[in-house]
Amino acid sequence: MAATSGKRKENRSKDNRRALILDAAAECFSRSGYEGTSVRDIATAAGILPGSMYYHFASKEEVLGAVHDEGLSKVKTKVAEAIARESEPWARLEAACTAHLEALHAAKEYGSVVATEFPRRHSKKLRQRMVAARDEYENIFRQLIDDLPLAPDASRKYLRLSLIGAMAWTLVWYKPGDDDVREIAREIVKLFRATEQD
Amino acid sequence: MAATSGKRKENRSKDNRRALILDAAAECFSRSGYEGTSVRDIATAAGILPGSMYYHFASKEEVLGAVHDEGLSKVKTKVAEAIARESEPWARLEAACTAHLEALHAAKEYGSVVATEFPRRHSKKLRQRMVAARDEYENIFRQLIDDLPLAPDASRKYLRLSLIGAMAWTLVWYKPGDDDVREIAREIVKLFRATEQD
DNA sequence: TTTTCCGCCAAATGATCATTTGTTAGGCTG
DNA sequence: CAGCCTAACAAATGATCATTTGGCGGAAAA
Repeated sequence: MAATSGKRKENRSKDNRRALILDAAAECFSRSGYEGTSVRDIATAAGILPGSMYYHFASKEEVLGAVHDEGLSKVKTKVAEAIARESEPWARLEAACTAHLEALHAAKEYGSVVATEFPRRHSKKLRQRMVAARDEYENIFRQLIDDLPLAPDASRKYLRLSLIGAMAWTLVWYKPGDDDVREIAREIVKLFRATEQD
Repeated sequence: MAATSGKRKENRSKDNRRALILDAAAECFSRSGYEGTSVRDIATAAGILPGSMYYHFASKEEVLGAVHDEGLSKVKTKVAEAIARESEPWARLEAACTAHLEALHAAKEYGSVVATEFPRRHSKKLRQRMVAARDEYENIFRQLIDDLPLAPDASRKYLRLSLIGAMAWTLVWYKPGDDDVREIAREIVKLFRATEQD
């Protein structure tokens, strides 16, 4: 209690403000996309005025970059925690998929922004930033898939890309209450698991 | 030459104009998304003035609806032709995937618009139209997958959704010249083929 | 030739956009 | 208490947006 130093208080306030705006932006981008979201929308959702946003971020594009980075960072943490609880390769992959899907569909998370904003459609600068962040995240799956005992002619590259694509596509068809996210992960992994070594 | 009747000329002119605008819109939507595309962009690409578009379409939203319908119709034709040339179930599925991917990546086609415009983000009216058209298209894959000899516990529903998702996701990572579209189709189908009945 | 109508253009409308600027209230530091 | 800096406000700027309106040329129809 007495340990509430000025510095900590200051940091907390600063981070809170930034995180608040980021949360609001993630929700807007997730619902309407980047181009379909106005700075006004974000500001309103964050409870501030449009102009105030430019104190915290240099531009609208910078906000998306921050949401994208933060989103991947959060999912990465969740996935890392999930796979740490498992040891068998296929169980680890399934745990990763469950965490990945949960992050993708949680309203307050940023996962859907990452999955629905196509790097192609943004400026070169932002595009490079997005691709680099995604690449780093996908390394988790690269590693998980490398550890799988697969048939010799199975393509690990296409397995990874197909798996991630199949999960991203759940954003198109999944309706909450329809199926459980965990079951979807289980079923999808089961499909690919068939490529297991005999 | 003498057979150029007035009626044919008229029809051709009308269809040409409409198709011209639709082609231009598809290219714009594909590159920048619906919200990222202005009516000016479409008009410029079509070689007309913005206002002139409203003679052919009631609104920008109507243009997207038309591109979406036309796109699915074109892909449907291509896929139907492709599977007609094969008889073995897995070969038919692979042929369908190849045609689907070719349409998705051909610059002049509308496939990528269908794959990147999320129904969630559009008005209820347009959303219903999009979902209905997609559902009808996916029936092709529903049928193809029903015909596969799969292990008893394999989920045909998730197989279809994962397959379509994996293909849609190629838009994110595929670079022309990198891999051949036919090889991608072959590899993806091979992954799922492992679920074949023993 | 005269009339009709189709396809398009030119111009403008009002709304909304991202961003900039100048200012002010309030807490922290010295 | 004096000065400063943070974080927000209010307002305006110029660009761009989707859409509307009114008219015009030229081909087809009468």
